[in-house]
Amino acid sequence: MKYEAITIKDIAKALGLSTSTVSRALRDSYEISSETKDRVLAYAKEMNYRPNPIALSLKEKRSSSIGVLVSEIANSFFSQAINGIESVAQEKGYNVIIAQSKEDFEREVSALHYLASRSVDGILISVSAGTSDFSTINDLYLRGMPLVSFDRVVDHLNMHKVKVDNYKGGYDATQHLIKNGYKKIACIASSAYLSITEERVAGYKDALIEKKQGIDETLIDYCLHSGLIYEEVEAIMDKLMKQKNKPDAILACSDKITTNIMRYCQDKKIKIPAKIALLGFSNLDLTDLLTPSLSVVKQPAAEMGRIAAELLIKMIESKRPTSTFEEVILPTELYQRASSAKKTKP
Amino acid sequence: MKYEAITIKDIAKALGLSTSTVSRALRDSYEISSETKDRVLAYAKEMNYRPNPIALSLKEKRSSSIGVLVSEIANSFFSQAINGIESVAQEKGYNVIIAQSKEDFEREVSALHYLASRSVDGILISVSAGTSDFSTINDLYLRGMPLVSFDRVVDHLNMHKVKVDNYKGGYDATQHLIKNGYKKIACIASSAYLSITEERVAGYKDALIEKKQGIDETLIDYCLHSGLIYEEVEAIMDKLMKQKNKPDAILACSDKITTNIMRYCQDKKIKIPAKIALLGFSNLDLTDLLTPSLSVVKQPAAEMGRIAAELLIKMIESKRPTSTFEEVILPTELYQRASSAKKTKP
DNA sequence: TTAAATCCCGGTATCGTTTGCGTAAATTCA
DNA sequence: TGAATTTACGCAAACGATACCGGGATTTAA
Repeated sequence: MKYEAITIKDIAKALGLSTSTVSRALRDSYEISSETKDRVLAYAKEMNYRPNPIALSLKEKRSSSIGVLVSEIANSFFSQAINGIESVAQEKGYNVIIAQSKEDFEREVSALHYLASRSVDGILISVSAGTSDFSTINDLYLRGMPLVSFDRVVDHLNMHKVKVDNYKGGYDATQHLIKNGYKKIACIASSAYLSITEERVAGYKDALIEKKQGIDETLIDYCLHSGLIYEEVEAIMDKLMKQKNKPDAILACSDKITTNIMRYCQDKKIKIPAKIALLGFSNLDLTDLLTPSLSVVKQPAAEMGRIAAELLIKMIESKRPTSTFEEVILPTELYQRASSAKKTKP
Repeated sequence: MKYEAITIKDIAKALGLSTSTVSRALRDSYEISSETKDRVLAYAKEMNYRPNPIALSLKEKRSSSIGVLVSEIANSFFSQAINGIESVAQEKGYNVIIAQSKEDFEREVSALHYLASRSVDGILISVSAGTSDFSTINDLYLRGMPLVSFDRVVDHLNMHKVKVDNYKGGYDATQHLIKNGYKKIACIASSAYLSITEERVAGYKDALIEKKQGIDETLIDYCLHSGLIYEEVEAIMDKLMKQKNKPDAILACSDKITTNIMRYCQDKKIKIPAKIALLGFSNLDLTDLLTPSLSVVKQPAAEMGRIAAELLIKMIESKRPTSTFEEVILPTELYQRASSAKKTKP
């Protein structure tokens, strides 16, 4: 069964006019008499006429839709970001087409090809944790596809970037842990390929150096799947808790890593923060209800989505190729809660 | 700047052929010599030719995209459902276009018009909590738009429906609370307009009746916005905690209601389950990490999304109008945790 | 040798819309 | 009154791809 809409041709036939006249009447052209306009408009309204967007797309060579590539929709950060993207897109008359990479490089490449072949007018990208080769993205860029990367941006490519101040996020979080008396702070970050990882870890290191605490590389670890898989977090935690220089606090650099560490500690009956403190990047909105209430670095996800979508649409609608690229950096918010409370004397 | 793809015309010109020949060669028609086919295929591959989906859509009168209308993307249940929908759609070559109603009737109507005007081939609907008038949906149905409703289904309209056994979910949850010694079980449900509300409340009532516990209507309340707004939950809780027949347990019938009750109890320092037990419908995946760990009724969200998408695509691709409509009912899962632990003697 | 069959390919209409161009009819100006 | 202008509309091409129809060239059968 098919949903058949009324066309300009139907209106023309019904009113004994040509399609061009109807088209111009609908667009309120000066070439059409007001009498004819009224007839056309009235009939169009009665029949609930809507221009066929596909025919328009073919003619105008634009689809009025934007693609969004994220690693996982069912992730609080990304669903909040998509929320922001969708609101801007709707407002400006664009569709939002979603694709997920599941933190996998091959899926990311095929998703990008998919989006490009579906002729979206532009793409919002947050690269997967498994991506170290950016040639597909670069190809799209070279062929003129408007691109904006957000959150997990692509550092060495020319494009608009929307992200948070990851360095400061990592720095502030670490400083907070130091201030609360923790001496051996571990850092479990996402894939080392990601820009956010590098920046967050740099902030962590600088905070330690500034407070004259040495950096112990055995306290730093990376998750190739950004914590999406429990086992990778488990393995790292096992290693950390067994090693000589056992940490008394952990900075977790992604949503999934944070919650998987909590799950690990619950399983192993490791008390937070008595045995080990925890502070993580997370956008879940009930971290305050966890046991213990979780200290987090939160990102303005919806805001990032909105800004990224606005930049992309501006780029799409610009007459000339974009030459200067913006890098929007939003602040993170640090929520100090029980999981990183002042260290009690052992 | 625009992304310009190669067309069949470009290939024809480059190879000195007509567009029809190229088209047929690409589709491996028997009418084309294998020599010509090879030339065309080789050149197409070299130039990375992809058929323009918009031109195809115009010709075939189908867009290969499906619309999804949910109340809120940034909600664990819906993001999980979209996850399932997206995986099926991708596999079958369809786009997923997302729209949100934010539990608002007017936004739902405009989102439906939006999706229809963007010429999607079909729509997956989970109606908003504010919807009591289904005429827009019915209009779409009458005009032949393939529709499938999921989770919050539209009971009296003819369409495929995918949902969980809400009655049993409510019944089992209530029975569990009774078994654990609770005598005055309140029920805070979503908007009374929703099918899920009616069914869950019916299960709740029947469990009470079966155990010879009377039904006190002052213990049953509804949230017009499905708990999306904290204040509506707060008002109901204030009322419940002050009234004569004060509940010793609560059955919360939506994700947001559940977490907002937890937040309320934390704010007011009401101990769960000592002062009041809590059991809620929720799809968050860290309810086990909350304090206390939260007893929940969980829905197979991704599975529902997958099944709904499959039904919709089957409907779209069917030659003749669908006459018999399926109602798929999936089981809920009850997780018994600390928030509904056995009642301690007061 | 001629008619029929087969093989390959091109021309053209079509989907729905916009737009440049052409042109009758109506109007204005000299 | 005749010419110039304006008004108001239709024709046809274009966007990219497909498919029906038709036809020239070669091969096969009679």
